[in-house]
Amino acid sequence: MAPTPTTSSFAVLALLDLKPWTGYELTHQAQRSLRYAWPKSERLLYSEPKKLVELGFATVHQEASGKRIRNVYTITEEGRRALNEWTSTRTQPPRLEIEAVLRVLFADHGSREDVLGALDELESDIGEHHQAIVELMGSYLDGGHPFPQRTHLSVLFATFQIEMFKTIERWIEFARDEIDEWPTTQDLGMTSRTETLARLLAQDQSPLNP
Amino acid sequence: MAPTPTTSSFAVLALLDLKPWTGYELTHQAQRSLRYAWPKSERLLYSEPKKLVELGFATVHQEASGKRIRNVYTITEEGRRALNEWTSTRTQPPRLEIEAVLRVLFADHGSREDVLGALDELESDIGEHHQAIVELMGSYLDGGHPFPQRTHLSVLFATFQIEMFKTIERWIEFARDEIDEWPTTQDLGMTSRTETLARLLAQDQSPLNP
DNA sequence: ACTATATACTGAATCTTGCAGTAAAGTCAA
DNA sequence: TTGACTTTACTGCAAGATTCAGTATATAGT
Repeated sequence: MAPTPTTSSFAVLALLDLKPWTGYELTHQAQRSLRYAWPKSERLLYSEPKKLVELGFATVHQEASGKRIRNVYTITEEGRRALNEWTSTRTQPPRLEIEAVLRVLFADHGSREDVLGALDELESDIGEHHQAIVELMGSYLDGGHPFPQRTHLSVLFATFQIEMFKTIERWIEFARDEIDEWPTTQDLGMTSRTETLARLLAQDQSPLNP
Repeated sequence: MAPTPTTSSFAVLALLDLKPWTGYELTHQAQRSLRYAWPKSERLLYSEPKKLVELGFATVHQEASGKRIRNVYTITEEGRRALNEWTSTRTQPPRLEIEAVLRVLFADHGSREDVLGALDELESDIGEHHQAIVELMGSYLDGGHPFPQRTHLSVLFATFQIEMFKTIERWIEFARDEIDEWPTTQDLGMTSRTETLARLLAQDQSPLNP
């Protein structure tokens, strides 16, 4: 029987609607462009177009490039209809998985250097992606967008990513400053700085943007 | 043979270090307190303490409450050592999964109402958690923290969450204002507003905090 | 000619989630 | 005090997703 399409299926289907792609291109394009809103493994992304074919949302045909075979996927009319219907379904709740932040919550099991190290790792991961998206925006201005009619969407999407990256980077700085004041990671409890902080947060005020 | 501990194992182990818990308490406590840095399913969280026992990081004993049996887990010395070692290992890269933001990127497959609906759903999900954490900070000030010596960690952790929530909420507002200017979701391309936005982003400036 | 990197995938084991199911304990109201 | 509803306290199983290893061709640079 036919499998059920997941959010990942529709994400891949939406890319397929732009043009026909090979499995390889689709997989890598999905990783590049969806990484920060819908991160999925290479393996899964290779399986999705197959599922789309089973569902009747796409067709495959094989192209030879030398001795190699490449699977080229094309969206069907039924696929376009399904995509359109998807837009009015409910979304899944957001999910933020950030181990470095977890390490802060449990920082008392290790040294100050340990937590600071975790923050450094987070900073470098975020920094890479931050830089990449800033450069992408430059390329839209210079060379244009690969699908020009979609520029308004890509740029609004990028705005989200940049705001998130900036916020995470600002918090990392703030956390470092805070940790630098700690003599140790353990048993500090409600310090005066912590109390000030808690008071701000309880009034829903941002301690990072004074 | 012994299973390998995952990040989730250590997250549960860190909770176990605070006091002995039953499987039920542990599961629900983990969902409440780790939701926004390490969201895991109830099912997985029930399995983790069993794995900890297999690893020698915890012990179980059964307590009767009437006709019921509850599994009570306690951390071992070896578990404490393992926790301590964990703090100096590398963290996994961050992962942000937000379907509503994906819907913005592919908004051209549906109506303006569809995207705006997705944004409403995101706003209400975030709003709930935002409110909960603000109230939690109030409770730390009034009634204190359940593990008072850890207040400095919880509050720094909460700062992260509040900053993220505020950023997402500000972006939702911004996105709504932007979408309200669109006559349709499709084929707008590089509008003058989009160009202004792209120019700001390419210079790594925030369009939300003018 | 050789090496490294990119292309182009697949199978299998393991990890994780979602869902259904079971059943006792507690709570409140008629 | 009986009945209805919620909370406590889990487990089994199917399906979804990730990780890892493996296979093999194409291409670019030295």
